[in-house]
Amino acid sequence: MTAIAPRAWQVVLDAVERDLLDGRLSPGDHLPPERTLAADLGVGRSSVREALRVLEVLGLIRTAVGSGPSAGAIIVARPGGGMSALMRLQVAAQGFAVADVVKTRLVLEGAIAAELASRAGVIDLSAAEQILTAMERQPLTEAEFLALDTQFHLSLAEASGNQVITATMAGLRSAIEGYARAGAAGLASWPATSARLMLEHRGILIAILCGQADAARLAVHAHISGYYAETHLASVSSATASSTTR
Amino acid sequence: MTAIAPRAWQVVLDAVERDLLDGRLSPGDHLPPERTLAADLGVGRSSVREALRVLEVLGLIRTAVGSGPSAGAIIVARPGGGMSALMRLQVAAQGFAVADVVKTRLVLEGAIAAELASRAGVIDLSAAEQILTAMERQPLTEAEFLALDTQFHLSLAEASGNQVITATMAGLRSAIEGYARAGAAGLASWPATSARLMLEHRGILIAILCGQADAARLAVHAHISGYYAETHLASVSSATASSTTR
DNA sequence: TGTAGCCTGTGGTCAGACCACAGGAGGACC
DNA sequence: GGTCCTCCTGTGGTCTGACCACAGGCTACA
Repeated sequence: MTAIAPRAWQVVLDAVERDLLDGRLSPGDHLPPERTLAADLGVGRSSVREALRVLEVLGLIRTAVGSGPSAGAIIVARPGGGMSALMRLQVAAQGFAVADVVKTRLVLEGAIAAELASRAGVIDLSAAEQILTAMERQPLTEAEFLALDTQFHLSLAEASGNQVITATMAGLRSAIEGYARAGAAGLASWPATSARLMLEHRGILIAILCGQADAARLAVHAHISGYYAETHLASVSSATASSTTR
Repeated sequence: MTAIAPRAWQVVLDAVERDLLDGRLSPGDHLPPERTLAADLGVGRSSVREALRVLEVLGLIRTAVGSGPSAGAIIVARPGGGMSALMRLQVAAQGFAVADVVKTRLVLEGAIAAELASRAGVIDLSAAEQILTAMERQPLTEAEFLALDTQFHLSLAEASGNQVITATMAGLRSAIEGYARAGAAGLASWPATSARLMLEHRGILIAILCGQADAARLAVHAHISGYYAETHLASVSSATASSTTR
């Protein structure tokens, strides 16, 4: 059935995927040179390059020119970039609604906070702690604050050790980064809002450290939905991930 | 900073993204022909094709040869395919652990079930209902069952109306589809397991229809983690999304 | 023995060519 | 005058060949 019209670049993609699944390729390995790959698979070099471009954007490989061990296409399996590109473009193309992106953030980040709280004591949260301290050290511009804010949220996901959620969160975040930035510019008082956000960050961290899973989830929920409500980007009235509140 | 080495295909990708954000391109619109795009942006046609390939895999466009209104590259914004490819390849390249994929399914599907329950009565669940009926009509092979099982879970996500979660779920699902299939083959008694799974499906649907958010979440949690535990694919002991059970 | 230059292999890019395909326009036939 | 057929055009799909920039290793020279 797939033999009717196997697109040439698909052949390459499938071959790489099969090599990965069969263990012939692992993270850190080099892919064969483009010209070799083309000859081996019986396709043109252009088609190989199209497939490699996809793999690169998806975060599976990184390419480098020159010679030596660091040159060529190398398997890296770094999902963050691909997830970000995918989500960003889907939001741009209206395949994803901003409100849905925010809702999904609520679900994922709420779950992360709850899980971290339930494992309080055995999780290292010093990275998140340091980011908060850095945020509170001096007044920050909107851009600087949002950058550190992103780092804080991501550090929580990373602490959980769940690569899938971490990458997905990073993608969601970057997809609506432009909207968050635009929203910050229209706030009545940025110093007031940023001060509140920092307090909420502390509250989230404390709830996690004290093992209060539900409190942590609610704090994250309020933190995220509050910001988007204040900036009029999305009114997230959904009961998603907060059905346990009553 | 980006002026140091703007990769030619990146130029194309950025141009398309900007056109989307600025409203010059919308779903249903045609992209300019490859040759025109290449001339306009001052890059070679190969580079344009690399960018278009990325957009195609990411689910943003679909391409068709020939002439007429249906030919050419058209904005479609269908995130499912891109999410599936990304997750599948990341799992293959060991960027995503299977256990993390399953955990993320628990979080997302649990949240979906809870939300649907909290909106019971105003949500149309006839699609899910019909799928369950179809599953119960006659004995099914593993492959047939798993296909309908996928449809059931997806129909719940679609009922929620959240495109982001729906696409993410679809991607997660397809990423571990191979493992689920392999697991089914190793079960002691497939008829017994499938019967149990169908009962659990009914339980989930009933909990949702009755507006029992927590019960629905727990039922989904047990349903998914139970299957993967039984097939020894992943022991999901995480408290994620179930911290409210105490 | 050390160093400077070349050499080779790699990805990055472009230009051109050809093909398959689908739709439309025009003419030929009834 | 209407209908059918054929050719023409524009599109993506693919391949080939060429050239460039780059980085590392190798060799020849001092």
